[in-house]
Amino acid sequence: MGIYNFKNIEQKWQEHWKSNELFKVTEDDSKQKYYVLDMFPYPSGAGLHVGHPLGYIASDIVTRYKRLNGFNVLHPMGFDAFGLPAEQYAIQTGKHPAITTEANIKRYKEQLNRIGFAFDWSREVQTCDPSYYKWTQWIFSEFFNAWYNKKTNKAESIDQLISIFEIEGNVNIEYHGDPCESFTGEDWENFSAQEKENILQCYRLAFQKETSVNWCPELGTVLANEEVKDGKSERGGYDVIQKKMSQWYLRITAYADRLLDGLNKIEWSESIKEIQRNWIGKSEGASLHFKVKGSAADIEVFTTRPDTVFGASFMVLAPEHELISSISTDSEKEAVQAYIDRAQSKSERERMMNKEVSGCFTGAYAINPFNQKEIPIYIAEYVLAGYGTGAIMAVPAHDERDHAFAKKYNLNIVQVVEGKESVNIQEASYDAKEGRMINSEMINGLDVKNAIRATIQFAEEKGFGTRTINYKLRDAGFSRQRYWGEPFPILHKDGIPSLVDELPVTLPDVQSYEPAGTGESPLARVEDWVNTPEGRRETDTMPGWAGSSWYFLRYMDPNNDEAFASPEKLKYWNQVDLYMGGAEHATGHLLYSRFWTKFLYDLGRIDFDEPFKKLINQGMIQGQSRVINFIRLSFSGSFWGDNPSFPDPNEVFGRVLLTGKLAQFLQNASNQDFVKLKFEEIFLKKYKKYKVTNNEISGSLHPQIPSDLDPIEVIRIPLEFVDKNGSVNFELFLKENKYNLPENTSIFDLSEANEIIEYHEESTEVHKNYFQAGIITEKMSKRWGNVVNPDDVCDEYGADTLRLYEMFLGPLQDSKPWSTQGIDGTHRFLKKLWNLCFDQDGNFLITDETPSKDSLKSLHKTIKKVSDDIEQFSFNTSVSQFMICVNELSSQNCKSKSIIEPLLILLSPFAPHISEELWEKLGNTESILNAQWPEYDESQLVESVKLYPISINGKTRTQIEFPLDMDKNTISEKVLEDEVVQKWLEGKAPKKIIVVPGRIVNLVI
RNA sequence: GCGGAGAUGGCGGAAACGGAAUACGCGCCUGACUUAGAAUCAGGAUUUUGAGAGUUCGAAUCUCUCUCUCCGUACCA
Repeated sequence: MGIYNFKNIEQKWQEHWKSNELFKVTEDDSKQKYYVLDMFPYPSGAGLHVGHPLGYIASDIVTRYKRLNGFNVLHPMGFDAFGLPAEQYAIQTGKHPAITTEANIKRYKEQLNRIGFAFDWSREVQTCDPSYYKWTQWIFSEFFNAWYNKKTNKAESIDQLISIFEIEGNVNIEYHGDPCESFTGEDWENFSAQEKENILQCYRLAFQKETSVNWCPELGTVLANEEVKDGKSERGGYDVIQKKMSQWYLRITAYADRLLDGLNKIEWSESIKEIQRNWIGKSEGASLHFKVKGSAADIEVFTTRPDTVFGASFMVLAPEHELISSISTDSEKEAVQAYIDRAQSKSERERMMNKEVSGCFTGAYAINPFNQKEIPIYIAEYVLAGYGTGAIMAVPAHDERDHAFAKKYNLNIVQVVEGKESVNIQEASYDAKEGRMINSEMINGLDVKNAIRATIQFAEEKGFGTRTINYKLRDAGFSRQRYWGEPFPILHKDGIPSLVDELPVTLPDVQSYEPAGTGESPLARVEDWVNTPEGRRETDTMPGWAGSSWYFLRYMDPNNDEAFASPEKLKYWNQVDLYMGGAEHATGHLLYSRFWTKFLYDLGRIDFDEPFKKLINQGMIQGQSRVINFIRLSFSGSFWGDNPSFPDPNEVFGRVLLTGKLAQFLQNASNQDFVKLKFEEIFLKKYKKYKVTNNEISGSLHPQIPSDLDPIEVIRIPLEFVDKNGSVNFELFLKENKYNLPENTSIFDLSEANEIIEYHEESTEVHKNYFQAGIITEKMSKRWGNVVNPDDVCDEYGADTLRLYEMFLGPLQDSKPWSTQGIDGTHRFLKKLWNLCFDQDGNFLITDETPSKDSLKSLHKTIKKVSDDIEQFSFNTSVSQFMICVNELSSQNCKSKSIIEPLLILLSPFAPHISEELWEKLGNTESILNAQWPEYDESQLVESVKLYPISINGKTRTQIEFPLDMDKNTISEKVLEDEVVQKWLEGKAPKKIIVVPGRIVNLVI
């Protein structure tokens, strides 16, 4: 037992924790609750890599810390188990996604348990389990049965809405939804069932809408945006076209303002909040109506700058705009149609990538309602149908895009805002948000802010415009034409969708996972499932984010069959106090969860309207790939003559050796010599170092390849050729020469770029090919062969080392590359701790001896630092503090139980296994999990004296010890008497003496 | 373009409040133990905080200007 046998220890305690159910929590009103949650993992076939546990380790530390501080901590784990990869795999192999998913989950759990996480597995949930998705379907049903009342500003029951319709129709209803003609109570009674449902679809929070989707005829399926690349399917590269299909939507736009406001009351990183704000994209402005000359048509535009309306010299409609065909003149019709056809054949992506200015005149003219001026109407791709009204008034003088368009089509550019400096408006637009109005009739002279106000007021009085708020946020598409997802609890009969009463609607088995070829999901082919006496089942399934939008609620009461969770448990566990996860879900999961939470709050099901009180985004752990960069370098330069031109050091790397004539000359040259000056100025200045020996001057150029010098080719070296210290076995790699490198290729490391370039001729020309070893940091992925498996780290060093090391790497929130190089240090620390407690023969050394004052100081310093650090999620500095403490205790030869015991409690959240083992050795029979966090005693740290640094003009020159309670004047006097100080003063009196008690003394002379 | 974060030794990174810059770890060098390696122990070196200015007795920290890097997002009117 002399050595630290982490394997036995870790296995022993993992079994102990499991068999004694030590991680199981129940609601307990006598204790304060704390809810720690990790983002829901999708169990991929690749298993975990070392980047995944980073957040889990951090949240586990907080869990154990809070528990030691007396909190009742909920720390569950489960799986977001519906998803595309399992389905793709099923299509290829015919294997049921449920089977692969189950196998992957098993693997994940094994990997997680090896790291010793304190998860309460009894609360595990899986989104693909019918007992779980029953409630996902139930929540969808609630959305279907709800509408958004703008008067009360919350979601309400659709039944109540119907009873209002029955009495007074919809005239007094203010709602958020699709536009709907007004009707009376009598009208409502006379509507057919179909008509009634059509109206209700405008109100429901879950509704169907015909929209265009990315349809791939070759694959016979609808594709998600991220599956489409440059207008082709990512898989197969087939053409993707836009096809109109009926899709389900959730009316998230009703919550836009509340989603925006709610950001102010949650502790999330500013960057994530900002991303959500931008995504919601609230902008205030005006909608203005322009009449079309010689037509009854009226075009509504949205603008945030109504003040610039007098500078509007043309109008642009999106190619999809519905009025185009009715206003285009006969002479332009053909060209307009051609332009529209061209625009529609492009994918959304192509349109975004193509920045070229293009457009087409419709032949029609709009009338500016402010001054009755006629302005031409164009159509152009740069105006998006989906934003605002799909039409803009173009103000080329003050909008860059409008300016570019005006230039291309030779349209008028009229300046209406004047800034401080004069600008040439014909050259470039002046997109200023401040300034004074000119050329603008009644608003001339006003500043922008007041001009906006005045313009809107004027428009409202005359009835051709209103103040309007616009959002970028769109309603959330909720349909997927897939098999492996939650079925909708919906039946269609006579074109009317209705809810299924009995939940869950379970996923049937299918013969084939291939899409049905009609654009519908594989479910459409299961005739006996689809066709029921009550109607035809909805065959779409829900998107991946459905199950993950509410899973944190299910953990509170995972086996409840009566409700998604009981009101009592929802009340007890409440919000998630700490949510740990990656930043990549900023606009997906994190926004949808907030939306669902607000909805359930409106229904009175929960009494909080934000799901995650505090959010910490752990950084990504990247992989390091060793590579060979194939580079071609050429440069030339001449060193002699009247006009020497040195090669730009930025273009060269390697080591430069100057020999012969030039070196000799440079050494002998006087300092004023032109060549020498030039040489030093251009060349050597940019070297890190250079030295002159004998007849040589050598210097290292850039230790790195200049960033603008792209390698012609990058070859990745598999990890098997890289040892623990990161050195690459190039010989072996080259021997296996799978990459057809030229014979006799030599490869050099970045650190020793040893290609020597000699300059000794009058001029030098170099054209060389290099094979240079390098490291690139990139995402860990199977594809790059740079994945590090935590199992391997556990095998070699143990879980406690892995946990400590991941925390020690750097601040939690930062991204950092994984490197095996530092891991020995943390492992060594655990061994040092072990050796503090055991001698070489395995005798336990800890006794009841009274601790020294120094040891008490080391302990209490650690209590303070670690407690503070955990509160601030600064785990890397806690690990440092543990190292410092153990180093100090070792040199103090501390064997005192009263020091080691509390230290183990502090360490147990970080390295739980070794802490439990030593804790038991100290004679404790109950798990360290149930111990109490030690209290920091400030009196142990109080010093009576302080070694003051004495600085003169800001630079430390000596140190003198003074009692801490000594007053400023006495310190000043004593300092002046000091020998070293006297020497610096040279007999003069200092101008000023600054004494900061307990810190520093500074003399100004 | 817009938004966010950041720049400290050879490397990862420490430094509430402005008060001894580089704690802790890795790597490197020297020495001890050892047949040798591994392990362990003792000792050592490097840099002046991206650049420039300002405030201050004193700036990594505060203010301004600039440069660069990473991340997110983008024809949003």
